[in-house]
Amino acid sequence: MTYKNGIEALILAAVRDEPLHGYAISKRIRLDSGGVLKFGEGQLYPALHRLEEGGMLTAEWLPQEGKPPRKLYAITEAGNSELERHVGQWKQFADSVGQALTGTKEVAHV
Amino acid sequence: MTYKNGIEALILAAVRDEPLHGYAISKRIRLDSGGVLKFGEGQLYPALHRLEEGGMLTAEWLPQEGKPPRKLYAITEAGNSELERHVGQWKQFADSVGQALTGTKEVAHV
DNA sequence: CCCGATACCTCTAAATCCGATGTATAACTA
DNA sequence: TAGTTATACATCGGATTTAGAGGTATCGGG
Repeated sequence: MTYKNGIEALILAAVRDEPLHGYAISKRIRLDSGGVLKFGEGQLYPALHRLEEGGMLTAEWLPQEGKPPRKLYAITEAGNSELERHVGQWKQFADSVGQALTGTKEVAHV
Repeated sequence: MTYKNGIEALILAAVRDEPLHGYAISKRIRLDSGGVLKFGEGQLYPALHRLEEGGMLTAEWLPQEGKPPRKLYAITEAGNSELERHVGQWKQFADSVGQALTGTKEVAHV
């Protein structure tokens, strides 16, 4: 009953407005959620590669003088649709859990 | 980043108002969530045993003529506290995910 | 007479998670 | 100056979780 593909959805949401590199994505998610949501690099990078392979993200290397190069990820058309789909699924899931936990019917309001 | 112990929380919520047996609990959750939330017996029964062992539930066998006996589970004081704790954690988690996914600040309203 | 529902339970292959490890540079600190 | 933290990429593997299959038993409907 766990919500699947949560990482993918969160990554897509993180790069929705602007391209980011992996390290920045993880920080963004951690900060945006007030520290509640966080996952290690062992989950982040494989997920990033899956999304790139699946055509949801495009990647571009940005070399930097002296510093390690960055891999900038940008969302694609397909990625945007996928994100929308994920958001819809999440809403349904969250409503169902909330309802089952509280017994109250929640109003969708996003 | 997945929400842990979701099964435990849902089970406790299912028996909050009245004692139920395992099979009824799984049906209750499935129905209450409109079919969104469901988990197999391979998850249900071990979870039930963990909750009983942990003192969150008490179990009582109800023999039935001809039919297989039922094991009625009732929530304990500790189970009620645990459920409240789970609900609080869930709210925080759901808010964080919703926020990260939509970029919008959600209002807690349960 | 077999299948689906009721009702309990265990087992295990597959998937997932998450911390550890590895490489490299810069900056701050003790 | 040696150690730690932050940046930045990535893989590996032990531990945990999941989800389906299997096992036992009764009853009712097609």
